[in-house]
Amino acid sequence: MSSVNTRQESTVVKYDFRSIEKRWQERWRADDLFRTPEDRSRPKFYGLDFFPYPSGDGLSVGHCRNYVPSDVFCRYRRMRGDNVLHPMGWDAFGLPAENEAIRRKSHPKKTVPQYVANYKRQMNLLGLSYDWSREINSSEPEYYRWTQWFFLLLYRRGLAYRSAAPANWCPSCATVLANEEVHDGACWRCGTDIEKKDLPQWFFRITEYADRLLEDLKLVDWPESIKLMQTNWIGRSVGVEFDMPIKGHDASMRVFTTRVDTVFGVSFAVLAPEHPLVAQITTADRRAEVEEYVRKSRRISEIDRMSTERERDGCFTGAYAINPVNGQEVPIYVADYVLLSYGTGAIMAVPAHDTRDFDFARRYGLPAPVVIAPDGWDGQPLKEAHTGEGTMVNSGQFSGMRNTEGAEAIADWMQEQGIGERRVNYRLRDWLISRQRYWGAPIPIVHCPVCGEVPVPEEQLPVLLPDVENYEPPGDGRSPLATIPEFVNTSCPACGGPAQRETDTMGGFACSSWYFLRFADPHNDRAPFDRDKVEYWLPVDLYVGGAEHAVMHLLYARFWTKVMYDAGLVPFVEPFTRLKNQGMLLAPDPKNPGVLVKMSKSKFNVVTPDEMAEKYGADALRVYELFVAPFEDTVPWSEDGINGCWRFLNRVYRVVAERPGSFVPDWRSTVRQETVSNEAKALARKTHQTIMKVTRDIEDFAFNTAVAALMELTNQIYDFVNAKDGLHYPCPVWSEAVETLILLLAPMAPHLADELWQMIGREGYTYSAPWPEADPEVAKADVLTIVVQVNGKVRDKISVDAGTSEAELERLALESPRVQGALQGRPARKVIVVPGRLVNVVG
RNA sequence: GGGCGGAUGGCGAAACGGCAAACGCAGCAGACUUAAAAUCUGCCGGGGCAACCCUUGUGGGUUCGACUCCCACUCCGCCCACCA
Repeated sequence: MSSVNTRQESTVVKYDFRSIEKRWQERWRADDLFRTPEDRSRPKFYGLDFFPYPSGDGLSVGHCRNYVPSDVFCRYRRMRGDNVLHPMGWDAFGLPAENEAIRRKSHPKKTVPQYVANYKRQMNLLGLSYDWSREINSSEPEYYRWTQWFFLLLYRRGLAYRSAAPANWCPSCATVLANEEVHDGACWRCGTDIEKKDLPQWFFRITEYADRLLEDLKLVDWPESIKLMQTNWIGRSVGVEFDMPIKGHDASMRVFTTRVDTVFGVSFAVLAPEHPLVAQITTADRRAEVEEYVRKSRRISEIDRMSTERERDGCFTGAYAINPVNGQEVPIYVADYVLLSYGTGAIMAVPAHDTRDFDFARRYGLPAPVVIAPDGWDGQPLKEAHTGEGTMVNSGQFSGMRNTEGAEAIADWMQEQGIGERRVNYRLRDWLISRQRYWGAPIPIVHCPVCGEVPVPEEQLPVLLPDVENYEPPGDGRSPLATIPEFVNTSCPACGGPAQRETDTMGGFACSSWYFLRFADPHNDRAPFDRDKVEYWLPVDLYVGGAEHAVMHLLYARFWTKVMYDAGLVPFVEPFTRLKNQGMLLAPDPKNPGVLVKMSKSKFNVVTPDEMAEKYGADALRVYELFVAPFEDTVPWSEDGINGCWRFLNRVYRVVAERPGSFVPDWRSTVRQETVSNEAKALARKTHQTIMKVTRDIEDFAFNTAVAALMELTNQIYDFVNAKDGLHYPCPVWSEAVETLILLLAPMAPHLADELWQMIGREGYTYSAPWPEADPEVAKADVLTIVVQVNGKVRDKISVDAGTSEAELERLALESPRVQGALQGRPARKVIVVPGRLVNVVG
């Protein structure tokens, strides 16, 4: 009977998410609900998303995979009583924004504000709880003034310098790039192959911090894979550096090796093609060939040069080097498998014990004397390089030692003899920061013919980016700013004479290396931030974004933070305490049917949050983003899935909305007395178990199982309602379950939660309501199902009261007819009892 | 070439070393509908009439007990890659 009524009501009670979501978003905004509290009596929580570069394509549902979970976490912490800082801003300076404006034949000054407005609209549509009063934009003078200020800080501390070196040049973007921005020999933005170009460039001396950047990874709670990528990128290696005198010259070539144990096996030496010694030592008869080789290796693209498929080639210089440990003369080659930028740009080559040297030696018929005998070596020449351990042979007084000890002994001996010294090398290079592009913060330096390089005084900041119509790069290695005389010509801050401004701008990664600090004090016009505010809010407690920034932004930001620490500006050495990387969202590739690729505008497979919010609602989209898979997992998008989440929210809505007047506001005072019925007891138990489960899961970023737990609770509320409807309303246990469900759901589906919150007669917003507390006693089951196994196979299940003794459990298990049957008359040799869980009879 | 992940129903997935497949999607059957949608109920890894047997990429090991731990292999994904 009552079910018929319910069904009729259900056609009337409609989950009208469109009006619900619109209404609550308006109220939140009118009440300025998400403004960060200034009260310092409560613990703070700083939850931050990687700030995005606003693209004209807008957000896709793929982008929501980090914004939604971090929003859930922040809302949850707010309900736990923390002061939450959850800001958003725009990484608006830099190549991506500029390239996009060029492509659309517009100007970044016009496009950026449009795109920002669209992103903001979409974020609000999703109900993200950002405090917009702290919004920042890295392309505005109020912001980049301080980026320039930090440049000067680095400059004053000797950490910013100008130097001419072969740099990574992207011919398409017409600018140089940092090493971190070159992926597989190509530009990370446009994919064009990188060329080497000699230009005077500005660098940040990040190498000076290599050891600390490596060491302090111990202090942060980050995914191991990201820490490892940074470790590899920094690439610390310990070895020995020594000079090899060059026969017939006053000069010597300095080499670095991590395998000093093989030093007696050197049969040739190699210089990088760009090495300055090449021109000096090449003999007359070899000159033409060597010059041709050097030219050729300079022409070859980075991508080809790095390929390991390519056969290693080189060219003999005609000169010989002397191995200082045994006086042996070895030929010196030029080869592009040796890089000028690493170590000393020159190596000793030991073909028997290095695969690259082995290949090279074979090609040019060079000897490969064995000095580390593999275990069980037959004395014959090796068929491939032996790079593992072994016993040292043909190594003077070190012969007979294990190579691992020999390495130490030789290093000691070389130091004593003054031949060489221990040395640590890093693969990390200094960070190339200048860009020959318009859309960035101008580097605040003036070049004066009298005083030289002069920093712009702080009080003259910002050095404003000139407002011009044509900003496209000239492509000749100069910045577009160099073509604007009004910008270039200035007076020297030191002597007042005529001088010229630096015309390069800073790469976008300078802006993003400190923005997280600015959110603590976003409108300060006297300093980048107030130290007191930064001390309260920082470091960032939770940082959420993609793994693609592992060795770019995340490394640079750590470096700047350490510089600030050294300068006494901040009291911490690591900016981001806990880091989480979301998984990608895949979608079908329209060009390859059946193939899934990353969802992106360039693949023409984007689904927007706008269309999903229109069709299913922002709450359903939020819940689906959480439910679809574990947070870190890459997963395909499916519209069927979001429909399921919509149905779930619909059920939540109806179970409350269809029972007006059933809610007992004061359920707390009576709820524990009603637990006489088994259904009521079961529902109360489930309610408290769900509080525990959802709380733990959110803390662990296991949002998918948190949603599943809420679905289970909802299902059980329906079971309860179906068993009891028409009997006992108003009902305290139902009220407890419903209020708890609303609150646990609030961080995930905040609009619906607030609607239901109001419907049950509660005041205010779920955002500021306290998080439910679990009563472990209520959550505890009083009857347990114990699994009974025989030899590890499930044979029976028995129901017992919680607290049944182990002896009793053993007795009950042995009594079971099915256990007896499985034993087939054999005696139980051993019985394992896991209290509250299982009994395993071994027989 | 090196490193790091991963592999469980038709699909996304769940499972402190202790009932494999929770939760959801898709599917099937039914109820309500003139009908459809929505909603509700039931079924939903494989085999077998059944009791029962089999099933977490492959092969081994540890354990009373292994999706889980260890070793080897296969496949997939991501990252790095001539770094001396």
